[in-house]
Amino acid sequence: MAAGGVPFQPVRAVRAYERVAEEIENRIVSGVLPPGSRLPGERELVSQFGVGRSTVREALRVLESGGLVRSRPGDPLGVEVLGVSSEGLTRALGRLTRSRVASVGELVQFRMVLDGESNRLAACLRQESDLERMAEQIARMEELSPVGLRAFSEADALFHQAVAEASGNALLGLCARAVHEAVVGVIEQKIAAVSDAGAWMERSVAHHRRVLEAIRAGDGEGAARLGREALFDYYADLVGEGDRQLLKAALG
Amino acid sequence: MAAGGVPFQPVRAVRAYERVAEEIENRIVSGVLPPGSRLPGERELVSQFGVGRSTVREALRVLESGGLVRSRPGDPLGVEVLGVSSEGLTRALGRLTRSRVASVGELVQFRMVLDGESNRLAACLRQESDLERMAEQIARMEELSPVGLRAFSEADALFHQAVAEASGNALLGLCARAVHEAVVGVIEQKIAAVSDAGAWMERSVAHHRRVLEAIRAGDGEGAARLGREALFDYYADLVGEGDRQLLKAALG
DNA sequence: CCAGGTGACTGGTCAGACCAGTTGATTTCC
DNA sequence: GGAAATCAACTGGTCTGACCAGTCACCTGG
Repeated sequence: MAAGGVPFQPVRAVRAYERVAEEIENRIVSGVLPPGSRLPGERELVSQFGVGRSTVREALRVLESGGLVRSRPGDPLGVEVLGVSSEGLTRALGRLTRSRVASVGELVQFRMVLDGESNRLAACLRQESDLERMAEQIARMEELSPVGLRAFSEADALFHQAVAEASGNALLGLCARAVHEAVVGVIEQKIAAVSDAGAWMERSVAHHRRVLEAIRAGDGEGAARLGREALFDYYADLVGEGDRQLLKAALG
Repeated sequence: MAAGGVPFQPVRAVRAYERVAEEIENRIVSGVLPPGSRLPGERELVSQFGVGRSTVREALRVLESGGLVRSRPGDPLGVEVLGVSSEGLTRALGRLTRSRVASVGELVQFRMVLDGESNRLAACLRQESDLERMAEQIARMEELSPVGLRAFSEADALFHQAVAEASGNALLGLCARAVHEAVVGVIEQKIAAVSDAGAWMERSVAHHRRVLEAIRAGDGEGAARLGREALFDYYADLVGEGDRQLLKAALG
């Protein structure tokens, strides 16, 4: 050990735009700048931070790519704060998949794990209000069932969000959503080939009802299994043979 | 439905720097630009893409913030390609936690799920070579045990990587690593307070040995439980009371 | 009272300049 | 001849100032 105690850590050169981005990011994640609020205009930021406009712009690009802000040309109110979302996760997961570091099968398997455990935890920790929200979304799905796929998917997502909230772990839901979006981004074209949307929606409603019952009954293992099975049924035909084996292993 | 079939989707304005970033990102994730290779200098990119230098720089900032490239001033070889890594995931998870969208407890619970399922899958799909690599890392950990915390942690990480590879799902391991790094980033100061590093390392070695045995025996449930328990034991004292309840629920 | 024009903003882009750091070849000194 | 100092040609990082195309508030003429 060097004299004087712990050795010095290497210092990283910090560039001006990083400081600016960090400063703004801190205010966003700490809630000082809530979603919906506006940043000062670029030229105003320039004078506040005492840097050049390109520096400010590079910082804003970084924040924008992380999904924290959105800028629209001509908006006199300035850059809009979006707050923290699953956007960054989605982007990162999508990259991982597109680069074949992770296959579509792994993505789906990952979501099987996520949804399964989410259901399991929800079955342990559910509150009456959670169950109500889930039932509500199932009712909406049934209403929309024969047609209206887009609204149906939305209700589906809200159901899963309710489960995630009941589980007490927002991360599980957020991640599952990000994975879902990444999967959609990768096999978009194949999804369009789903033959009978009406029949699928009907089965989906039945499945969600079973999940709700398991959660209501406090049957964690059953709810987890149902969640995994539903994903397996849906995706088994959309992935390759090798990936299908992965999915089978994840069924448990 | 509008005449002519499906209705038009809203178009999103695509900015020049986005096109540039996308173009480069595609070459990286598709492997045309492998990790370690170099991008042309900024001024060269300017002439190749036919845009201004600030546009190129904004694109590079986006890629850099995603962990795909790294630039060093004065490097005559140009911007270095890093390839796809868990870096982006780490950053996104860290943001989620710092913004209190997700608590530290959720993060740890999330990792309990991840590690547990990773172990379970590894127990199902393990190969002899995987087991060897795991044993190797345990031996290294034992060697380093009383002192050398840094190298110990590295061997630890390599063990988990071996498990992740055995599980057949790189995403689980990548995500667990990202969560781990995010946790470290959030409760760094508390970790330094761990009283007796030597004793901890000893217990850690014993734990890893048990996990390896469970995986070798094909005992998925046991391996999953061990993984979750180890994290619980380590973090239970480092999180608040509310979070501790979460972690208990995740023990299963 | 309302339609349409207009001007003062916004962010997006570009060109050009300078600085500081890195590197490798060149020169200088022993 | 070989090692050390020097220098020139890069690199990326930053700043300035300019222009464009949107957007919106306001004002004016019907």
